[in-house]
Formats: sequence, structure tokens, C-alpha cells
Amino acid sequence: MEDVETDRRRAILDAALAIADEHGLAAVTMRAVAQRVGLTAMALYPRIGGKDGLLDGIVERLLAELAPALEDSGDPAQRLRGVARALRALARRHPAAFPLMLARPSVTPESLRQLDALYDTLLGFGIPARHVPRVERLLSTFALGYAASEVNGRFGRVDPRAGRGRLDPQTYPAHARLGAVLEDPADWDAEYEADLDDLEFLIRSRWTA
Amino acid sequence: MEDVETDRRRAILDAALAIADEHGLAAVTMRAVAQRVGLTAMALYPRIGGKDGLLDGIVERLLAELAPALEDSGDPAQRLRGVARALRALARRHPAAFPLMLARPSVTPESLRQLDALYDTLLGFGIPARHVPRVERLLSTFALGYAASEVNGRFGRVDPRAGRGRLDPQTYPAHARLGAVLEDPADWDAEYEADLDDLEFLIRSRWTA
DNA sequence: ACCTGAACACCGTTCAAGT
DNA sequence: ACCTGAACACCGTTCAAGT
Repeated sequence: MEDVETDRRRAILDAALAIADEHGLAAVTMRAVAQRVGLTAMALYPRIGGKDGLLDGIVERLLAELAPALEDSGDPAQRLRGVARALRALARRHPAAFPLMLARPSVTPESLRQLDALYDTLLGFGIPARHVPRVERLLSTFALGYAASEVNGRFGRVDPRAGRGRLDPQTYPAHARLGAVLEDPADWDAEYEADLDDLEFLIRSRWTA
Repeated sequence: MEDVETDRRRAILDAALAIADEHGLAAVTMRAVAQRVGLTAMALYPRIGGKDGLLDGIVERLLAELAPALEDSGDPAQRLRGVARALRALARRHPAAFPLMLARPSVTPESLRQLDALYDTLLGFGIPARHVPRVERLLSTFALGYAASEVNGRFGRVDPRAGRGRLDPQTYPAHARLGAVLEDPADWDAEYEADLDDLEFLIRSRWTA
């Protein structure tokens, strides 16, 4: 049961997120967001408190989309994997806005609730309490970093990574040694799953009986 | 042996980085950078190609500071650890500019050379060639993400994390179960080293004989 | 070749004024 | 209580002009 104040605020933030999705983060101006909800820029201030509040609010909306993945769902390992996949899917739905999750960390009751759900999952996995906060940061750092790297093009912009296996062997000897490996088209879906396998292996072998 | 063109460009980029260090990324305007090097904003365009080129150039300067850590230095494990520590130290020296490394990936000859050095280290570690690119992305994603999270305050802004062990047990049950663990002051230096230990364990047990 | 000054089309934000 | 319109101090960038 949300009051009308919250509904109006949410409509503004969703408009901002939609503009980011359609035209990029630079297009998210106070004026553009206001126009999309039928107001002037100045009318936004009492509700979202300026540009900084607007960007923090976008992060809130992204977290809200992540919430279903953090519901109870039996096996802790499957739950962890579900959250990791949901985070990457979120980044692909909102590539322009997603990096805000790393840049503007949220400390709302909702974000704390999500952190609580993650702690619960890690405890359910059998990780000793004293290691849980660190393991949570290790995993969330990797998952956030991977999704952000992907949408920011850090892993290479297109599939044929422009003959990285055929660079000058004098200046790039290790690339030359890798050769054909670098010519394979990258499959980020498969790579992410392999990384999750590795991290699950790490957790099981280090922190559970 | 660098020509004068490159020197001038470097002076501009170093001025931009200095402004970011002193007054934050928002203070890095074309006009402010120009003033610091004794020019008008328009004089920067032929050398750095607009605001986007300026930000990419800042990333170049950050990478240049990282270069010494990628020199040969015997044991591959120690070299990897050295690079990981140098990356985090870089983030602490340039907290405002560092997140650009994740947001604006660089694809210069220098960045390729650094990637090559990393590939070489992983091959020297005994990792099979077909796994090297993925392992490099796994490690660099974690290291970049950790350093960025730290400077962006994602791990909590100050040391006493405001009684996170004493939240309402009804809404945050896992926090309540962790209790005293969350009251410990966080030591990010020690945590980072522990994470590196874990990742080294992962590499050794999965990909080397 | 290199730089400047004026100008343009924006920005976030303040504030007095309207209803 | 909620919103507007005008204004302010910026921004990145273009372009004709100077030397």
C-alpha cells in the first residue's frame, strides 16, 4: 500500500529510466524527465531533490526490478545463481543506467533487505557467519563488475575481436602465443556461467564442510 | 623519445587528472583544464578532441601509472599480486577519476601491451592457453570492481558501519543472525588480501597441475 | 600552425510569483 | 500545497577572425 506521493515519485523515476534506455544517460536531464511526465523541471525538485536524487532514484528502480530474484526458492546454490543471472539480465535491459549501481551505491531499507536476503542465502549455503560479509562482497563485486564491464564494452565491443590473435608478435608476444584462442568468437553467456561454476567451486571447497 | 605534440597533450591530461583529484570529476571542465595549462578551452580541441577525448585521456594517464607493476618480476604469483595491489593503490590515489577505468575502457597500444603482460603472467602460472582470456577477465573484473566499489563507497562509507548488527530482527533476520560479525570494524586491506588468497587458490586448484 | 573571442544551444538550480 | 516562468551562472562546442 503506497501513498500517492510515492506513486508520483516512481512515475518520475521510471520516466528517467526510460529516457536512459532510449537515449542514453546524457539525455536524462531534469527538463527532459519533467517533460515526459508533463511537468516543468522545477516541479521535480520537491519530489526527487535535484539531479543527484534523480540518479539515486534510478538505482532504486533498478534494485526494485531485481527484487523477485531474491525471493526464497529452495536450494541456496540455485538461489545465488538466480540472483547472479538476474543482475546480468538487468544490465542488458538497462545498459545505460546499470553502471549507476556501482557508481552510486544505495542504502535504502529495500537495498538492506536485499543484502539481508543474500546473507541468508550464504548462511544457508553453510558458510560460517564470520566469512559471510566478505564472501558477499566478493561475489557481488564480481557480478556487478562483470555486468558493468559487458555493457560498457570493456570485454571488446563486437564479436570478432578484430584479429587479436594476429597482432605483431614482437610487441605482443603473449597474444601471439595464444593465437587461435583469441580468434574464437566470445560467448559471454557461456563465460559467465563458467565463472559462476568456478566461484561456486571456490565457496564449496573453502567455506563449507 | 616523445615528440612535443605528445608532451603538450600529456600536460593537458595531467592537469585534468589533478583537477579530478583536487575537486572531483564534475570540476573537470574544458574551461578549467584549459585555464590550468594557460590556454582557452577551444585550444584544447585539436589536441584532445573534446570532452570525451579528455576523459579517455585521463584513463590513459591512469594506465600509465600502472605500467611499472606489469614489468617482469620473477614469480608469476607475486607479479599477479603486485598488479592487483597496484590497481587498488591507483584507485586510492585517484578516487574520483578511477571509476573511469570501468566506464571508459581503453584500447590503445599501451593498454594492449598491459593485457599482453597479464596474459604472459597467466601462461607463466601454468594456466592452459584456452582458459587464459577468461581467467584474465575474471581477475581484472574482480580487481577493478573491488577498487571501484571502495572509492565509490559501496562497501559502506565509514568504519563503524552504523550498528548494522543491531537492526530490527524482524525485517533483517540475517543481519540479526550475523550480529557481532557486522559490528567488527572493516579492514579493507586485510579483506583484499584474503580475496587474493582465495582467487589464487581457485587458480591453482582448477587450472594448474 | 596555433590560438582567441564571441556566440549558440544547452545545463542544474534559485526564487518570486501565481493558483 | 503545488506548480510556473524568468533568470543566473554555468556547460560543451562551432566558427570566423587574428597572428
